[in-house]
Order: sequence, then structure tokens, then C-alpha cells
Amino acid sequence: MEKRVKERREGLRPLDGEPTGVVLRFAPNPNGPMSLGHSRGVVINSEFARMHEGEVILRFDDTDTKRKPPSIEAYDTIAKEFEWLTGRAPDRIVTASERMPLYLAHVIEDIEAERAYVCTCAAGDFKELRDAKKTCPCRSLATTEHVERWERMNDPKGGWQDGDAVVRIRTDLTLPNPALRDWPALRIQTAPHPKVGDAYRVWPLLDYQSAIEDHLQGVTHIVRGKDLMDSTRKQTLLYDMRGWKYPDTLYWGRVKVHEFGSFSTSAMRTDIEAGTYSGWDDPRLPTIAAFRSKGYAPEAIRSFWLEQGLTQKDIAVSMKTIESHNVKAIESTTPRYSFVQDPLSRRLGMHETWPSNCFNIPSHPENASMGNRQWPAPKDGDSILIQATDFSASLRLKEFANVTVSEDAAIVEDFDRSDRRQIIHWVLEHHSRDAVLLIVEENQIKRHPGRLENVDLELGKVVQLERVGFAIVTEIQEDGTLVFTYLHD
RNA sequence: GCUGGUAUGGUGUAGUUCGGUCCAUCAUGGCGGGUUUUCAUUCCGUCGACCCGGGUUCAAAUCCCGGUACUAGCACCA
Repeated sequence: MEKRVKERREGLRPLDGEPTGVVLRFAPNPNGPMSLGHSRGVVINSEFARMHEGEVILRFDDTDTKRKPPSIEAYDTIAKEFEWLTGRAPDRIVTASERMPLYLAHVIEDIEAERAYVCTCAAGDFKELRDAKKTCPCRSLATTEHVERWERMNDPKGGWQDGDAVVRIRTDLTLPNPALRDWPALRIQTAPHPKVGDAYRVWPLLDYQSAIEDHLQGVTHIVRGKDLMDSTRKQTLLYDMRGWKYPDTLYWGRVKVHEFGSFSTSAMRTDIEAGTYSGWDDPRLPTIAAFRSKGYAPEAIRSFWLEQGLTQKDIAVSMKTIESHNVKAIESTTPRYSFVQDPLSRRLGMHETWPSNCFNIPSHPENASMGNRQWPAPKDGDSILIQATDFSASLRLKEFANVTVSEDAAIVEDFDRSDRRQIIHWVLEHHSRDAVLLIVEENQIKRHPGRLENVDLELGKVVQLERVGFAIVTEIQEDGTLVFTYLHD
């Protein structure tokens, strides 16, 4: 047996056996838009599909109408966010609530084949029995009785309410892992569903719905969080009884971003509704909507997740890491502009005129194809603006001249760089406009007013403000003032 | 308590399947420096790790045994 040459692998480790025609799925609960955490599932699953010439399904697991009620806008939002992230639409979109008849048909098969039964024990009682590896009284009832119970569960006039009965999958009760013993598969849920109303009374739980759907869709590989390991084990028990082959399964660990605390979709919804945050795209929130509106490139989010790979370690990463991916993605094509915060005005004194009637500054020093910013040539008597914190007697105005600065004037000494004095960014007062930079500091949004060199920028444009960092145009006010939101260094 | 999972520098990650090419990869970060453009970006240099203890072996990050730490499930959530 020859040993493979060790070399650094780029990207994800290929799936075992390097299969082609794989089918993967990303299965979010549509109870809100995508979070950064969700995007990992999107990126990893689509990347495997791409690597192995397969398909990726976007599946909405919307079978909880009570604790995690689906949000009707989220279906569309998530589909669009999926496309934004990967650059292409999912190969298939499946919505669990629209496929209920299929699941319910499988339940009756499972009950008749004695793979499942209807249990009316109180949850606490059942747990005690289960922990003692004892069967509950319902389990030994005749199959015909279970079929009747099943019909009664589904009958609004049957007298059973939420919590009164549950369908369980029959397993070996001596299984060492208590979590797997006679696991619950469906429950009564009378809260209406935003898509199908009260068309169904009994809804499958994730483990059952997902198990059946993965089989129906021909899913070959499941990539999910390791918190779902027991889900795999439960579902495998059902697959074995049905003679199905369970997909190959891979796991990732939990990811925490230092800068964001723990956010749940429902907690974010509460805060947005309370006005703590302006919306799902509030720059302080770890949602894809926020990353997108802050100016992150989808390829940055992709390369970030690909770099994390598929380890089962629970990790805590810094936003700096995500930011560095974004810098790589946008740096070479982002134009630079001069933005002077807290400006001081000085009269320009020039003994010698600028040798041209216009003043060109490259839009990007390393990318000449981006062209130049054209300013009018600075003239004797013009007012220039410099940042208050830069004020010093001897300065160099970037791209322009060495100056001696006093309380009211800036006198040009010479144009060529001739010494090591500090270089500062500046603007011509008559060739600049008001602008405000919004920066999130300590979870508060702070305003930094200043003057931006004259340039037309449309909403959503990402720029690099010299000596400040990257920012995106988030608002253009009536009076022409540009509002930027700070992105990162 | 029961059942799993994971452990490589400050943070991530490659290498662990098949022990040697690993005095351990790449990135991020920190530090220092360069750039006719400089608190941003960019470039260069540098710092820094195999959880612990035994064992097997000529040779262990990699195999075995025993610890420890962290983490997940045991929901009529996904």
C-alpha cells in the first residue's frame, strides 16, 4: 500500500469515495432570516455539491407552529440569501408543510408495521419508564388499537389536545443511550400554520419529517451540526426497520463569534420588535442581512467557512478573521476617497502654481485600471480642510505638497516629497461635500461628521476612506449629505 | 446520572485513516520594518502550538492504555 504524499489541502476534504451525483440539503427553520451560523450550512453543502457534481436542496423544516412559528416572509428571504451567498439558486426547494400528506402516509405504514405506536403517557411518566428501560402501557396495545388512536389524534372531535398523545418509534428499550429509546416522531399541534392553516392536526417532529424527506429526495450525504448526532442515530434506527440506507453523515461543531454574544432568531425578533435594533439588517446583528448591508462580499463569507472546514471542534472565532476574508475579496476593486473628519479650514498659500489645470489622484494605487479621481488644481487662496487631530506646523498634503501650517493658513513649500514629515489626507473645501460616518462602538452607533471629496456615489457603494478603512454608503440625505456605515479596516 | 463528541501557537486550521519526508502547514493576530504617499490598504521580517501521564517502537502529533478539560443529546424545538 503506497502512502499518499502529504501536501496541504485546499478547501474541503472530498467526501469518502469521491462520489459524483451527490444530493445534499440545507434545512433551516424559516422562523426568521438567515444568520451567520446558517450560512455555514449553505456554504458547506453547496461546496460539496459543486465538488461532487451533485445537487443541493433548500428544505424548509417548518413543522413547529408553536415554539418556532414560521415567518411567511422568511421562505423567500432565505431563498434569496441562499442565492446571494452561493451565486446560484438551490437545485430544488422543498417545504415540509406542503408535503404533509406524504409524511402522514408513512406514519400509518409505520403503525401498521409495528414500527411505531401511539402513546398517551404524560411526558414525565414516560421519561421515568424510559430511564428505567421499562415499556410504557401503550406500547403493548394491539396494532388495531394504535390505528384507532392515530385516527383519534387526527380528529378534532376526538377529544385529544396538544400533548395528550404522541407517535413514538419503537426501539430496543435496552439501548444504552436513553435519548434513542422509543423516540417521539409526531405530536398534536393545534396552532395554525402560516402556510397551510389548520389543515393538519398532527405534525411530525424534525427527526421523523427529516428522515422521511431525506429518503424521498434521495439525499446521499447529510452535513449537520454535531448537536444532531443523536438525530442521526434515531433516524438510522427507523431506516434500518424500513430497509433504507441512511445517508453518509458529517458534522461540524459549534461556532461562536467573539464580537457577538449568543443570539437566537427569536431573541433577535424580540429585540427588533422592541426597537433595540432597527431591523434584521441592523449592523450590530449577526444576520446575513446585516453582513450584506454592511458591505460584505458573499465570497468572503464563503472562503471564511471553507477555511473553517468541517471540524467537530467547538470554536470561537474573531470578526477580524471574517474581515480579513472580506478585505481580500474587495480590496483591489474598491475605490479610495479622502474623508476628513472634524475638519479645520486653512487658506492655501502658493508661491508656485500647480503645473496642470487639474489634479489627478489614482482611485487605487495598485490598480491603475480603476483610473483617477480628478480634482480641480489647487490654487493660491483656496480653502483646504484637514483633520483637527492631524494639525501640526509641518505636514505633507497627500499626493500634493509639503506645507507649513499656521492658525489660518497652509503655505506650500514645495511639491516633491523631500523629507519625512507626516502625510495627511485632505480635501479642497470647494470640491467636497458633507458626509457622516457611522461606526458601531460598544454596541452603540456613533456619528462622525466630516467632509468627503466631491464624488457621486450611489447607495450601497463600498469605498475605502483613506486612513480610516472601508465603509458603505447607506443613505443619501435630501441636502446631499452622504451617510456611510463603517465596514472594517 | 446515562450516551456521545472534541482536544495542534492568542484565535482558527493542515498533517492523524496507512508511525519516519513534521525541530509541525497556512491564515489571522501581536511585534518590528519597507513603500513618491504612510493612524487604512499593501509588502517584508518576526513571535508563537502537538491536553496530561504511561506504554509499544530504531522512530509517535500520528498507534495502545489511563487520566483531565471542554462540549452536545437525553424536548410533545429545529
